[in-house]
Order: sequence, then structure tokens, then C-alpha cells
Amino acid sequence: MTTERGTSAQALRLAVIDTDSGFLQVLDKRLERLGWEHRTMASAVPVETIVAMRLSALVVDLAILGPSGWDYLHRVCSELPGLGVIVCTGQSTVAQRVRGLRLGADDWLTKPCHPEELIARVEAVVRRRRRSDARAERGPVAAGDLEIRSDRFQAFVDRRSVDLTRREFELIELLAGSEGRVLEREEIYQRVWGYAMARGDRSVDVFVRKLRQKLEKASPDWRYIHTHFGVGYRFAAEPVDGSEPAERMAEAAVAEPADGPAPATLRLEDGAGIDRAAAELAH
Amino acid sequence: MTTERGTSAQALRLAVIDTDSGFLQVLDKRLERLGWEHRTMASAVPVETIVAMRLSALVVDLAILGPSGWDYLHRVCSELPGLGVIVCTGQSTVAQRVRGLRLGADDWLTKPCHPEELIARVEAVVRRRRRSDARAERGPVAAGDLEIRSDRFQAFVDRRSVDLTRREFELIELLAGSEGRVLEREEIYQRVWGYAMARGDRSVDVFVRKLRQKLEKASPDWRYIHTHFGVGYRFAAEPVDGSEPAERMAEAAVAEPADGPAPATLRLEDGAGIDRAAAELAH
DNA sequence: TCCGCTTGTGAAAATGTCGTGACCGTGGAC
DNA sequence: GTCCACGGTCACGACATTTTCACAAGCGGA
Repeated sequence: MTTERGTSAQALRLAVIDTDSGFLQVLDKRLERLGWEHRTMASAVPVETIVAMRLSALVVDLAILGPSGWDYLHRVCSELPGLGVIVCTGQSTVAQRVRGLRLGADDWLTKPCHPEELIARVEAVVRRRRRSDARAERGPVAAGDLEIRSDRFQAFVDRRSVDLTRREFELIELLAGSEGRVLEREEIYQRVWGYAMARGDRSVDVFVRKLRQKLEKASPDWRYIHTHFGVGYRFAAEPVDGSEPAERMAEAAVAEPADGPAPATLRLEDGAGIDRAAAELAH
Repeated sequence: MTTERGTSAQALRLAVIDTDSGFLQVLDKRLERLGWEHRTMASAVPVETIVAMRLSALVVDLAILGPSGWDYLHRVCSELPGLGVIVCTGQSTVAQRVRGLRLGADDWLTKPCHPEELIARVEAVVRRRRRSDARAERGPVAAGDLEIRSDRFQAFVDRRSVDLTRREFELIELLAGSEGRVLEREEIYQRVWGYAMARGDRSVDVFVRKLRQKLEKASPDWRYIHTHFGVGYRFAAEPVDGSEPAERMAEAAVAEPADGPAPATLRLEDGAGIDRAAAELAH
């Protein structure tokens, strides 16, 4: 298996500034089906809003921006060097296209165009950026005493590196990245191992155990991985019921099944969409 | 300080696979004026040759490759994930364009097209790529006893030059430039060798060993390159664990008085033109 | 309380990865 | 032409990790 460049289909975040309702309708449906988060806007939005949307790419019809379009394009491109920018607009001259591309646009597509081609071009544009930044993307995740740094392939408990193997790290990374959510074994396996879990496979459990051991040794005051019987595991830093260490332990053992962490509500995937993300910052 | 995206005009290395002599003539003149190293070819050349050319971008007319064009496109794109690939060809359907882009092409331009637009698109594609790798060119990096001077193509341990070969230097430069981060073999290979790593290739390991040997001899009190099992390598100067410094000292003192810095010449960055570079491997 | 099923645990077996030394072809220096 | 540094390959052994397995412990419903 070679380094597949063509593998399409990671979910991207995309915004479209356009007003061509017919085109948008078709495009929307297609994007929906691909599972890309997307949003369309009828006119230029402030650059800060774009920033807040944390997009992978932006598609823009220069025509509807009027004469300030060039300036806008330039501002967007220099503010967000990492953003893929595709101009998709009507008839244009060579000079205009060259100008747009030199200003920082990554591609220039002439309408009318097929949504599928637009999508393919967006993918092509985003592909490269992904390639190298991929891992550095999300900043360090921290919870309890634990800090997870994806770029270092390492977890730290107060400066001290917790030695994790590759799988262990990928597992804790996944769990911590979905903090608070209960992940089913199938999903965990699928996302860490990359293929479907065979029935009866206990790998996930085994690795959870290894992680717990290492984490407990490194950070005894917190519990991080919680079992949900019949379901899966949930990551959340919870102080080990240290409030009353030994004493209460005995009591609890006898008297109460005291399940400290409430039956854990299952939250849905935080659909924190583009709108919300934008609102947060643009507010 | 805005990150100027629009700045054009670094010299690039470009190859064009096309036969349209009229178009090529105009293009050639334009490229000449820009000072880009370029070369045109009338038919598909082996992928290894492309590799040897160390291009920034490749422009190709799929039409002249015949039916094997798709396969060729795919091979080039997966061998050289870092290469900008622009398809520039006659009439085409949406499906063809989508296919090309998904296969790994970065842009698809329809003939007839204006050379200026082609150039702008090449720039846009390369810019996108540069942006990701772009952290090179920094001042001297220092860590532990070691100092790395990219400008001199040399590494020093307290005034004394550590004789490194070209590859060794490129490797340590890359690693040190990403101090603290774990780099996967694939990425290392990709960035030092310039093309995709074949499965089972141990070159990276071998060069890491050579580096470690030389570094240890030159700077016994520090360890610089750390293995992350199943992942890759990380550069970080860490004092050698004082647990048995004496022993090591004695051993070193007795066993290897021989410090003879071998004559090892460092050759300059091969300014070799495209032709020569290609010839080297294509021989 | 008992039963069936799920999860935790420890260790052995299987697999994969890395460090190492030896070896080879090439190309430049002499 | 000869010599030799250099980049690259190979095979082997050591060892780290992953997987599998058998059994104990825990949970939940009847």
C-alpha cells in the first residue's frame, strides 16, 4: 500500500461565499452526503469571523464581493496562510485569474462548474496542508495531572514523560480527545487499529489495563479511564476519592456500592458546528 | 507583519511534459526571464528520473501519455508527495478532471491557456507546498554540546567540527530543527531523501546509527537522538545518565584514544542543473 | 441468591522493530 | 587504473510490543 495521495473523504470544514442558489443547493446536498461541515454565506464576512470558523477551505465568488473583492481576498489569504482558498466565479480574464492566484488564492474555478469538480479541487488544495501539519494540529490536551502532546507522541505527568507505546498513546489520545464521551469498543478499535474488530477480541481491554497501570503509577491521585459496563470506556480526569482515603474506603466497601461518578450521562457527539465555533469567537 | 502569500518569484525547478511547440516556445521564454530552472520533455520519463530532477513542480499534458497517463500520474504523485503536479491538457470532461485531482494532481488547467496563468498556478501550487515545509532556514541550532550551522553545512562540538557526510548532516539538521518532536521515519525519509520511502527501507535507521556513533565520539556526555519504538526518532540533548559516568569515561579513555578526524570532505549543495541531476540517476 | 455475561489480570506466544556489522556498487580523487 | 569515502542493502540477533489465552472477579437481571 503506497502513500495514497488520492484518498479522498476526510471530513473537512468548508465555507462558501456565494449567492447562486441553484448551484448552492446541489453543492449543499453533495457536501451533506460527504459529511463535511459547511456553511454558506451571501456576502463577505469579517476576516475575524473566518478565523473563528476554523475552516479547512473557503470557496468564494469574487463577483459578489464587488470591487473590494481583491482586497478582501488578499486580507483573508495573508491572515490565514493555512487556509485553502478557492475562487469560484463567472467569466474572467487571464489577468484577473493571475492576479487572484498571486494574491494568495490556491485555485480559480470558472462558473458554471460541476460541484464534483469543485469538491475535487477543494480536496486537492487541502490535501497538501493536511499532509505536514496533520499531527501538530490540535494543541496539547490536558486533564488532571496529565498532558498529552500529539506532536511528541508522548504523555506527560508534570514534566515527566510517561512511557507509552504507540498503541497505548494512540488509545489515550483518542480517549482524551473525546473527553467525557463514552466510546464503544468497536469504535475505539476501528479508530485506533484502523479496521473492524473481530468478535471476541480483547485488545482494547488489554490496552486499557496497560494504560491504567502506567497512568496510576505516574499520577496516583487521578483516575482517567472509566469503564461503562456493557458499553465501553470514557475518559475523564477525576480525583481519586482522596477526600477520605482509607477510612471511607472500608465503609464504602461494606455499606455502599457508592458509585462516585454518577451513571455517566451519554452526551452526543458535540456537533459544535461551524456556526457555534464562529459564534464563540465572533460573539 | 503579514505573511506575504502573494510574493511570487522565487526561482523554482520545473519540468514540462508536452509537445505543443508553439506553447512551449512562449513558455520557455517566460520561464527563462523568471530565472526558473526548467526543462521540457516530449514524452513520459521514468518516475526515477523525475525523482532525480528534484523538481518543485511538474506540468504534464495527459493527452500525450496515452491511456497509461492515469497510472503514470498516480505513480508520480505517490512517489513524490511533495511535488506539485499540474495537469495542462486539452478538452476534458468533469469526470476526467475529478479523477486527475483525486489521483493526486494539484491543479488541472485546460488548453489553450495563457502561459502567465500557468505560471501563476504553478506558483500557487508550490506556495501551498512551501507553506507547510516552511520552517527551514534558521540560524544555528544549539543543543547540549552540539551546534549546527546550516549555513556552513557543518556541526560543531565545542569549536571542533564533527565530520558529517551530506546525508548525515541533512538528517541531523532536520531532526535538530524539530527539536523535541518525534518525527516518523516516513516523514524523515520524505524530507531528507525527497521522495516516498519504500516499505522495508532501513536507510533512516542506518544513518541514525552513523550519526549516533559520530556524535557519541564527539560529545560523550550527551545523548541527542532518541528512539521512539514503532514511531520514529526525536532529537533532544539529554545528559547521559550519570549512573555510570566513570566507567564510561575509563572505557573511552582506554579504548579509543584514536580521535583521528577523518578527512571527509563536505560537498556543497549540488547546484547541478536539472539535466545533470537527472542524468546522475537516469544514467 | 444464582446465573450468564462482561471485564480485569497475568503470562505465554507471536509478531514486529531496531541496532549492528558486513558487504557492495558508484563516483571522485589521486 | 587504484583507492576509498559514501550511500545504500542485507541478514541476524536482541528485544519491545502486540496479541492471544485461560482464569478470576465483577456486574446486572431474574
